[in-house]
Amino acid sequence: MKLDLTDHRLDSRAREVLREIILQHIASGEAISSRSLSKSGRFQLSPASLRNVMADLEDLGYLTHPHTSAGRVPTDRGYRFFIEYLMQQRKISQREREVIDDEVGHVHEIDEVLQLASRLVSRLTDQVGVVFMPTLLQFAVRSVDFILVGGDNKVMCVIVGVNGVVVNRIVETRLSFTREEVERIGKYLTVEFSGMTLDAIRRRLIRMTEEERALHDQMLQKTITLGIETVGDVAPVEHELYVEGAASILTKPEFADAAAMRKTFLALQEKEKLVEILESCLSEDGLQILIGAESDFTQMNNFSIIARRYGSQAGPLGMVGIIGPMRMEYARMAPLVDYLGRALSRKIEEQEQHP
Amino acid sequence: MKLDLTDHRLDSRAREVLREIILQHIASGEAISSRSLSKSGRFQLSPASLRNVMADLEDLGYLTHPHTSAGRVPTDRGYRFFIEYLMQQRKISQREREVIDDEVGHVHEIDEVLQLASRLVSRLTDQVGVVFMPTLLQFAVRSVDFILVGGDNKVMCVIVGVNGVVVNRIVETRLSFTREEVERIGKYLTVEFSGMTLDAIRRRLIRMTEEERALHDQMLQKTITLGIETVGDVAPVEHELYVEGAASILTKPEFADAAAMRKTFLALQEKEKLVEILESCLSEDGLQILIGAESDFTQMNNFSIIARRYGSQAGPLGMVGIIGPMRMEYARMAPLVDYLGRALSRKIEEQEQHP
DNA sequence: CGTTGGCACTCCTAACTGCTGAGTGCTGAA
DNA sequence: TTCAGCACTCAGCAGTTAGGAGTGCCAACG
Repeated sequence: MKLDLTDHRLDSRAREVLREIILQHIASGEAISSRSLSKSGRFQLSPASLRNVMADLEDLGYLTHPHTSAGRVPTDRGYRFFIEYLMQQRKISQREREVIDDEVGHVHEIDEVLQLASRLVSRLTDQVGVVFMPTLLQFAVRSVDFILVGGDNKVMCVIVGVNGVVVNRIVETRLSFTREEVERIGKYLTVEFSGMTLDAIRRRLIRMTEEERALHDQMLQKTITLGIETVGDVAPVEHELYVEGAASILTKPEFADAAAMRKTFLALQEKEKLVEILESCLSEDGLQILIGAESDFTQMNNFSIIARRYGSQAGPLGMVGIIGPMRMEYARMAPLVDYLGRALSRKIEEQEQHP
Repeated sequence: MKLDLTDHRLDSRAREVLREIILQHIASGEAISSRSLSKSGRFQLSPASLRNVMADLEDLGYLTHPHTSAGRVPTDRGYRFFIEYLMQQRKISQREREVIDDEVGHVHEIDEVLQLASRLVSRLTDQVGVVFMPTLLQFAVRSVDFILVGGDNKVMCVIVGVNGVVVNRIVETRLSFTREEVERIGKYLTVEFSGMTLDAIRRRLIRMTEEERALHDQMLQKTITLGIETVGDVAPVEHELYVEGAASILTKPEFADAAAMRKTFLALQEKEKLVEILESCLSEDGLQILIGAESDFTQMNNFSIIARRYGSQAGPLGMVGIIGPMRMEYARMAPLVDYLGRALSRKIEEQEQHP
């Protein structure tokens, strides 16, 4: 699947032409004609000569024709080559950096990461923002605290991970507790389970219920019950996905007609598929760009995804990124997403180091 | 603005015709012709006679014509009359009741109310769900707790209202605290400020900073600082609005063309305007139905809003409801929203009584 | 041999046409 | 009061045409 790095069949002029076509297409959304290319002034060539070059690029699979009398449009492969070898990443601007730092700075709880996309998308791009957080099964715990928040059985559980990430849940337990009890249980669990993953804690708690000792020690029983109902229940949370800003793509010319619009929205609603795509990217570090059909999701034919993993050395926490039409401004979006992923990771790592 | 209750100009036959037209239109989305009305069998009249009745209804402003050779379509006024006098509310079904009770039961924290709409909308209707929560300025506090969640200055603040509603925020404070300190401060604030509103607490804290005593008592100073940074900061939170399920309206025939679709999405994005509309409903109890232009929001011309206040005797907390095309199934949606609002309020009142 | 102007060809698009069917309004008779 | 009949209106569709944008290819030119 990997493209020949150099593709010796393309001389430097052909590359320049491909690059110019893609840039123009990204800017306008239209198919690019030999004449408009010639007029752009980038080449001292007549339309006829450019037609020859374009025909070659088409033969090699970098361009297509919507129909005979239309200009050329880049293919997936064309975009891929562009991104890999022709694109000059624009530096992220001061303002963009500030906006990202600002928003990332406001994220305190893990659930809040999910809303990050929405705000950033509206402040920086007009694409669709996506944040994905896999299950917390591998989430290593630093501390557990409980607070009674109503009655004697409504308990808020606040779990802080070794990476400084905070999760909280409120549950109504079967048993009754006093303020002092839940406090004590929190301290006990923190000491006992510090460093373990939620998954391990869960299994350990369940094993403890089977031990004889638990049957007799009432306090221990209460501890285990509360632990299972709260800490043990956080882990099996679904993969969480947040998609935001979908309305923005309405303004793009490629979604001018109702059918395309509808198709797009339905595709974005299929969160399972998106989760699958993002999950498959989770194993690799660095910025990931998926173009059109590369993502293997037929309904996303005309879309590209730019995403990046975030997390710490302790392990990845999820993916952030954007989805947009294939002809998006990669040169601007790629550094943005890259910086966002790094900023999030940096923040998490800082928290890890200064507990 | 209020309609003549009886409108003596409408005899019982005209009413029946209006009712049938609206029901048919709601079901099909099409303009209703005299012939199809006659064929429906509800009336023993020829199309020609029905045309006379329909012409009368049009003169009185209950129906219109998209164009000469089209059938009749209800006007805002027609819908209003229908809802007020002609509609037979369908009883809410067992299943619907269960779904609502189930979802409401899962709401523990106030921020979670906002997501309620999204889940209910997808489980019960294909409309757009809306939840609105005004500022918490009038939120009366029962207890305040703090937990250190990283470093010595990252504090989670958990506030429980007298209505049992839970709010939590994480902030990084300027000062450093120990576990014991934040615990003590929580207990102190709970005792000191119990029953007061966030707004009052905030003002009181600020006043305290000006008192001489605070300058000398270091612990008091820490308490005030933490209080202002957390409790005092929750109140001025923006009005929060949650709109969900927008994609569902794509399937409705009235949004078949791209222009209508785009217009709709843009309207739904204008949250300030929606907030304004919902806020104006907040003063009245009971189910509220706004039809088309009644909401005074030109871009919502073709939409209706069904919403209801939720809260307790202590005061309203916000609005829940749905937005849909004018021709939505009022008979089914109205009781749904009504029950949802009541269920939410009931839950809040229960919590109020059993602290 | 690469470059270029010219020309035929393709195919999209928009505008115009006429036709059809749905639906109304009106009138006059039962 | 009801209703059949008829003239009229109008949206929507199909078919036609003209225009324009682009390409592909060829032959000539430097």
